[in-house]
Formats: sequence, structure tokens, C-alpha cells
Amino acid sequence: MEEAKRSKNFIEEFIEEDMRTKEPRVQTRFPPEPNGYLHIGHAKALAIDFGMAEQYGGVCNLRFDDTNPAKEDVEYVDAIQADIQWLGYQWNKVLFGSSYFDQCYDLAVKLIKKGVAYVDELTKEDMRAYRGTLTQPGKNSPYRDRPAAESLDLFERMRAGEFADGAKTLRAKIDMTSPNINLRDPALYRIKHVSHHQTGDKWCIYPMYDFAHPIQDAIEGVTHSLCSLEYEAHRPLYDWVIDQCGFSPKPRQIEFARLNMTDTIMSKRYLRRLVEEGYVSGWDDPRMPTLCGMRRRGYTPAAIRDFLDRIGVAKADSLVDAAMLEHCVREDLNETAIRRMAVLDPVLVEIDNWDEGKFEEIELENHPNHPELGVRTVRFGKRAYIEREDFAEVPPNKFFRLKPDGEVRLKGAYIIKCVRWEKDAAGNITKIVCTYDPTSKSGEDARKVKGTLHWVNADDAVKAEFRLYDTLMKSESAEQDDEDEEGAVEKDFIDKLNPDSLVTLHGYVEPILGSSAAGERFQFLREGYFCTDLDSTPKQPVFNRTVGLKDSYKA
RNA sequence: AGCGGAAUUGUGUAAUGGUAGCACCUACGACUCUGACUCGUAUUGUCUAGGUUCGAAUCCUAGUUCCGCUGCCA
Repeated sequence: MEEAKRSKNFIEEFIEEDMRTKEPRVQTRFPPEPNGYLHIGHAKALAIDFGMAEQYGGVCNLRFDDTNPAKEDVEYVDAIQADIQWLGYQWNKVLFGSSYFDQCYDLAVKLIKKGVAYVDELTKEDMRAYRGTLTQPGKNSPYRDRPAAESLDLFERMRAGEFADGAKTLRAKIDMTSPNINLRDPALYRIKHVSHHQTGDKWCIYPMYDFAHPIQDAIEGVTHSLCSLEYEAHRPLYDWVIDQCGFSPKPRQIEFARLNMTDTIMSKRYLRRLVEEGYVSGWDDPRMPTLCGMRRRGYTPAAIRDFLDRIGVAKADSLVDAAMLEHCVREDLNETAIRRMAVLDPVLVEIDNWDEGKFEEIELENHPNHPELGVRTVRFGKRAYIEREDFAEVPPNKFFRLKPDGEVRLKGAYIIKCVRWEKDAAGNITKIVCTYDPTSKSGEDARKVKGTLHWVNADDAVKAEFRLYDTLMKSESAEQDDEDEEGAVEKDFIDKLNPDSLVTLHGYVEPILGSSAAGERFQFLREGYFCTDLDSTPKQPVFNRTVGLKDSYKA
């Protein structure tokens, strides 16, 4: 496939300018916090971080941003790496923010000695009160001007574990009247008597993100620290830390808009609720926007990367139509997925003028656009299953499928004509009786009929389960405000869940599919792209519908 | 309200003072032993009001709307 030509985004403009005027080297980092699974939103950031490094011949490190042990867990460290690799990105090194704790500490000492950091003893509540508001300036803490030596002593004792959580903090001495609240003496270190998944019990004080991140970037030699828009107001603080610590050259922080997608919940908090309260089967439930969920659903790395490439990078907030992602996965799978026949909601067809016990071998192409992918053989006999919705007693307008006295071709086999049908007491159709035209065998240049149906031979069909997915949320805006009155929003969120996001059907597949392995992808003719689920067994194959086919039929 | 950002067709994104383009979506048509794929055609856009200029999405002025920021989270 040809490399799609894409115009430059604003980050590329910045990088190229920096390469011309500063140093001709690019280094980035992808800094996930190990407190959850990666989702499609992270994938955008990841594609930008790894993509920029690759594009400009630089390197990108995977660095776990683990400065808050209270919220993090090793469980996620491995999963995050697996997801990145699955997507096809390669890091230069795996690093941990926690491995810089010694340097952070030393730098904090340096800042105290410089007189630009101090140990504060205000309570959390007082600190908030002293901070002021969006419109009113804050005021100095009474501890702000204590001698550096005193702060130093206190800071050492904080480290030594002499104080309880929250009793003291180390704060930057910047400007309590700054219109940018992030500059009103932000906390640099806090006390947390919590053991860390990487450093164990070595520390009981941990640096804040705002202090640790720029230090990590600078030590590693990151040239461009790419992050999402909500860190924009933190950039002056990022630069302040770099300057006060005396780093040079200085990494440059550039912010871009994060991904939002229609019908998609992207907040970790809500995703966690779905898992913990059992609304989905787990983080890898195929309805989840997590990378492991999408993987299980059958999305391909190529499709996801193509999608990420197409949506671009900008600073304006946006809401990408999920139809774009669907388009990308259809485009990829159309090329690569082997064709098979499966009947999801079966109804029996019996051929009146076909001898009982007689079978014919039928050859079917594995891919109409790729003959080199070969053919397979299926048997055609007196009975077949077709899709229940492919027959109509009273056909709607432009119905090309089976109807009373109507003809259709069974894909690869013969043209059949409906002569009568049977129903049970409840009025459900139990059998459709047809005749076949012996002169219409596929490939023998017979006459044409408008409709062609997929089918499976009833005598050797394999029973299968099909899982069809729809959006987790009922309609448009997947997640609104999460800040209003807690209870109301929480309830609202659950109320908006789509009760039909998972529909399970039981039908039949070609015998050859009885042995498919988990993860294999197919196009089931006229039904969509499917992949074999983890739950699948030879006795009971299970298929997930990744995405349906486009359908221009309107009754 | 203070500060920081952002506004281009239904959606996403280009055009860096010189023909508003591309993709998705949608509609219609051709083809079709998948109502798929493919191919063709079409609709819709520069937040508003002024100004500078031969010429403005782009520069200037004023306004409007949206997003973010008041964690010892990241």
C-alpha cells in the first residue's frame, strides 16, 4: 500500500524548527501512569510520542510515571507493555519515574538551599484557603520565610519518617499572587507512608508529578515532552523546575488535544466502574475502548494506527466520529480477512427435488479479490440453513432475498425457488421448502438472479455462538460532566448504558471453522467481520463481531 | 470573574496574504454469484462585526462561543 501523504501538523512544525535552530536531535517519551489499562485515547498519545521519534530518527522511551504509589500497581506495568507492542511500537528503554527518586530528592535539597523551596506545615484545608481562588490572589504561608536550614532539617526528617502523612509538605516558593494558580507555591513533595511497587519501603515521601516530570525529562535528554492540553497551564511550572534545577539543554513541553470519540467512554474512572460493578466482563470485554478490549473484539493494529494517523493532531478540542474507526477496520479487514459462511439466526431450507442423501462438493473462494488465497470445499445437500431475515412471506420494497415463488442463488451452489413454508403453533417459520434449478450450478454461466444468499449445509454444520456488539452508551455524548452533584451524575451514567450492547446469537458455521484458533479473523459473507473469541472451543466455537459490513439496503 | 487555550461543511483535518482541498459520513448511480468491495456523481464550510489590502480563513480592532485551571492526583 502506498504511504498516504499527510500534511504537517503543528508539532512537526515545532520539531523541525527546533532541529534547525537548537539541536538536530529528537527524543520523546511515553509516560503512562501504571494505574489502569491503556485505551484508544492513550493510543493517540502513544502514536504521537513514538511516531515523532521514529519520523525524525530519534528515540522514544517508555517511562512509567509512578510517583503516586497509592494509586498504582505492577499489574498494569506488564499489560501496558503488551499493549504497546501489540500496536507495533518499539521503545528504546523501559524506565520508571521512581528510579529518579534519589535525584529528585537531591534537587529538592538544592532548591531549598537556593531559597526557592520550603517546608510548609499548613493543613490541606489551610493550604486551600491560603491559595486564593481563580479571581482572588492567595497569601503566603506563615512558614514560607523560615530559614533554609530549618526547611532542610525538616525535609530530612520528612524523609526519615518522623512525620505523619499530610503533616508537612515541601513547596516551591514562586508567587502566591500569580494569576496562574499552578504557580502559587505548588507542592513538590508530600509524605505518604505507602510502599511503592518499584522502590518498596525505601521512601515515605514522594515527589509530585509537576516536580518529577521535568526532572525525568531533563535527565533522560528528552527534547520534546508531548502531552495533552490540560497540562498547558503547568508549562510555566515545568519550565520553572528545569530552570531552577539548572538543566541544559531544556526539554520543550508541547500540548495537543486528547482524543474524544462518539459513543465512547474514555474516562478511567467510568471504565473502572464498568469493570468493578460487572457491567462488562472485564478490562478486555470487547465493548471496552481499551486496547486489550479492542484486540479481543478483533480490531487490528494496522487499522488502529491508520485511524490515529487520519484523525490528525491539533490543539482544538474535537469529537471524532466512531464511524471513522469503523471505516479503518473495514478497510483493513476487507483486504486481509478470509471469507467464510456463517448463519447467525438460522431457518431451515429443504430442497424438494434433491435426493435424500445426495451431496455435491462445492468450491468456494477464500477471497474474491485475492484468488491466490485459494479455495475451500463445502458440501451441498438436501437441507441448508439460511438467515431467518433472508426470507419474507410478505416482502418489503426491493427485497432481493427469498420470498414466495421468488428465486435466489445460494452462494456457490444453485438457484432455488421458494414453493412453500411451514410454521409452528406460535407462527414462527420452521421450514422453507424450495426447488432447485439443476441447470444453474455455480460457474456454469447460468442465468442471473438478483439475490445471492449465504448458507451452511445443515447435515454437517457446526453449531456456533455469535456475539454482536453495540455501543456501551445509548446515544451520542458518551460522557458528560463528571463534576456536578456526584450522585446524580453517577446514576445518570449507569442509566445511559445500552442494555443491548451485547447480543448473543446461536447459529451455524461451515465445518472448517470448528477448529479455528482464538484471534483468527474472518469475514462472514454478508454479515461482517468476526474473530474467534478466547472462549471458543472446538465443540462450541464463539465468534465476536468486530464490525458489520456496510449495508446500503433500505426497505 | 482572573489566567491560559481553541474556533474552517454533519465529523476530523489542510491551505502559513493569491483557485477554501483531503478523508469519513450522507445521498444518488454503475458494477456485482457478498445489497460487501470497487468505480462515478452530488450536497453542505472559514464564529460575528468592522478595518488594512488589488486580494484576507490567514494581518489589525472589538465582540461572541467553547474548553482547561482553585489535589498533599497524573
